[in-house]
Amino acid sequence: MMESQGSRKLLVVDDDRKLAGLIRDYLTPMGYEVELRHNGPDGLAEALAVPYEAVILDVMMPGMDGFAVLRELRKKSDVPVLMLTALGDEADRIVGLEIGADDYLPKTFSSRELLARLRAVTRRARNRESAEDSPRELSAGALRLCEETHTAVLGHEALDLTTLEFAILAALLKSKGRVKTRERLIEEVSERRFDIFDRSIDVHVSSLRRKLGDDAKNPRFIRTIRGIGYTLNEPETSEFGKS
Amino acid sequence: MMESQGSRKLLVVDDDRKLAGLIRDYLTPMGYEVELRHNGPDGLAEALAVPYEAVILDVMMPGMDGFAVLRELRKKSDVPVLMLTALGDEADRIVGLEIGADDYLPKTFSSRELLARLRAVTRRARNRESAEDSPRELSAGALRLCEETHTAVLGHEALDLTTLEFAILAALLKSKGRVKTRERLIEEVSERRFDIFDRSIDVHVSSLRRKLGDDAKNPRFIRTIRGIGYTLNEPETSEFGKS
DNA sequence: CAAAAGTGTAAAATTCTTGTAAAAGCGATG
DNA sequence: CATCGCTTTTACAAGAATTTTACACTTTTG
Repeated sequence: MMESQGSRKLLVVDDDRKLAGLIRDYLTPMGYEVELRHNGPDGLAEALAVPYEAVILDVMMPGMDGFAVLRELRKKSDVPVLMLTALGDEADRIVGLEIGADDYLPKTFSSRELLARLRAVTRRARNRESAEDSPRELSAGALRLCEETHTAVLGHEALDLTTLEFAILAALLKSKGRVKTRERLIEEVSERRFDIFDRSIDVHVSSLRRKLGDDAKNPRFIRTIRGIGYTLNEPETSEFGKS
Repeated sequence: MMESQGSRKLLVVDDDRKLAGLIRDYLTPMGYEVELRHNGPDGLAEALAVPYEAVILDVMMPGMDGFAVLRELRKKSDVPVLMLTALGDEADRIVGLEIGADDYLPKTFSSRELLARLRAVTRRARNRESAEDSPRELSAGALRLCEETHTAVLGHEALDLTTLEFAILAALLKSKGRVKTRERLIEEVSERRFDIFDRSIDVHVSSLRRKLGDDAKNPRFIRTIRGIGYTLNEPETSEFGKS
């Protein structure tokens, strides 16, 4: 619910067009872009050609079955793979996990289960990738944020920030010095809501500044770039180029 | 090469006396003390009677086969077990791993392979032990959990927690300070149950808080991170940055 | 310099989230 | 198959966070 990704592209490989369509119908409104393939070779080619966030792969397919696809796929790619298996077919599941599937999904899945497993799989994949460089410490001067603990500290005082305030501050800290447009901030911060006025960002920045003891006119932290957006500089450095 | 153990005792259970003898002949000069048994019941009894470093167990045996032995053995013992299977019999191998074998060994093994797998298996077992029963004390302030005994104590009172309440509390304690999303908690707490609403976590947390004498508004233990999930801090520390 | 456009912020309006009681569901057990 | 304890769902009030609105103020522009 809190995750913010750009692509969100999924590939479903299943010869059962009805089921594949069903999956797409459910996931599209959830913000996924779902591509379908209806046989092993096509699915494999597509999975190798395009960087998908995850692949949902049916085990039982005529010709090249899911295991064969997975085996080939794994020679080249680490994309998360969810296997579709008949309910309760434990053997399938085990073989699948053995050759590198990330999870399995019974064919009688509920929409909620599908979504949850998908999220779990992609989250694990992300952690796998950025296992080490994630505990990155976000800081600027006396201000320090930790995403893991969701803590913000200014000097020795803990700051009591709302979810969005925290997210905005984190986004600014992550690209310290560079300017973020309001649009960009909205995108990064609140997943999928292009339906809100840019101005609401201003309001959040405003209260953020209040909590930071910051002054819009003469900012220690968040500086307004008129006509563009906001930026955050390392405090000492930013005193430099004053008007 | 680096290993230094006192015992180094192995048990080989195989009705094929020639093969069993071969194994012993190879492993004895490598510093192992190898005991042989030639049928299921004898092997099982021996494995339960003496603390071996590992057991090599043939699948195909008249009477009580290897799987049956393993199943019984696993009720009492965590000794590392290497199954001897016909070459390429993936099904056997999977079933074996399912019921708790640590690895399998094709009957056409090379001496080097035998030794390598044996070492791998015993090393894993050692790690497993030190990782698991490293008596990791789960505690925060006056609250203490012990997973082994499934006990929760607050101050001098024992707490009567349900399975899930206990699991949630343990999960929070295990990553003290870090935020856990509801999704994450569901995953950690009820393995492979992706089909429940986030909100049921809230309900468990609610009753957990009641039992802990905790207050959602001003928590001593479980703190809500709005929009994200829950977290548990060391009590003293958490009193710090209150608004 | 006046108009236009951009920004800061308080306060109102709206939407979301959470806590919790109570109902419903689900397994185990006798 | 009735019962019991646990888990999940439901429902809703209370409260918090977010968005919108409104307006003062500032900067840019012609």
